[in-house]
Amino acid sequence: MRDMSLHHPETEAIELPAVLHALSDPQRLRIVRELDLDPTPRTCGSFELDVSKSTCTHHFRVLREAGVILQREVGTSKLSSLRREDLDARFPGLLDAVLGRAAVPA
Amino acid sequence: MRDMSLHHPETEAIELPAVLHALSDPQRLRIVRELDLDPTPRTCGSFELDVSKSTCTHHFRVLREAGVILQREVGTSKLSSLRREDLDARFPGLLDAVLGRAAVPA
DNA sequence: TCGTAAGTACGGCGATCATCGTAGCAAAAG
DNA sequence: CTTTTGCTACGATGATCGCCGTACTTACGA
Repeated sequence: MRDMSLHHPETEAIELPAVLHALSDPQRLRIVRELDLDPTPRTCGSFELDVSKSTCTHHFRVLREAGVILQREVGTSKLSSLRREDLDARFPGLLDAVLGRAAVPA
Repeated sequence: MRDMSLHHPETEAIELPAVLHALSDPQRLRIVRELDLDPTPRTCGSFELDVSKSTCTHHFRVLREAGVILQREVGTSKLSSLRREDLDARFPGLLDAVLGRAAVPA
């Protein structure tokens, strides 16, 4: 194993193209939607994805490195959660819009 | 020339992953931002992009086929404009969030 | 009419991507 | 200690992507 560290970008370093790219994949969009519905930090394996385990790892890394999710190690598992506040601070309204819960103005 | 028709997806057929993917490229994001700042329909060539003409064509097609922009032929040119209303109807708040003008709630 | 301007089709190139299987580690369970 | 569990590293593969140059078409203007 070469690199076990979990790199997360600083809030100010979250890049819009990276976030949009991370969210442009159906599997990853699904992950984000599930994380949104159930805000409890969950292990990667608890998601019903139509991909293999190694592909799953890949998608979570893309989301993490884009700044969309936060992963923290707990024993042999990783708990993932949305970086909602960071995303809202950096790109207000973006996450809500993607999740289909935008604030519709009067 | 095999296919000259300008295909635009119906509003209801605009897919979120396609839109996010279209917007995840810096060049295309730039195009959308310029179209936002100056809503006057403009020709593809009037954008200052760091790419060749054929690459430019490519980016505009991606944006069009994703449902982000509308292109209509005028003589030998194409005039492009944002499909703002369609995007707002389909994914409320998304375009504004991407453009950094989200409605920040009180 | 002839040239120029705007844009496309096509083919190619290198890079990235999504996916997988295999092998392996570390923590927990037995 | 051994097995299981959760996840990762690595390597491979086929697909897509961004980019380019060339050749071409079509409309407009001199």
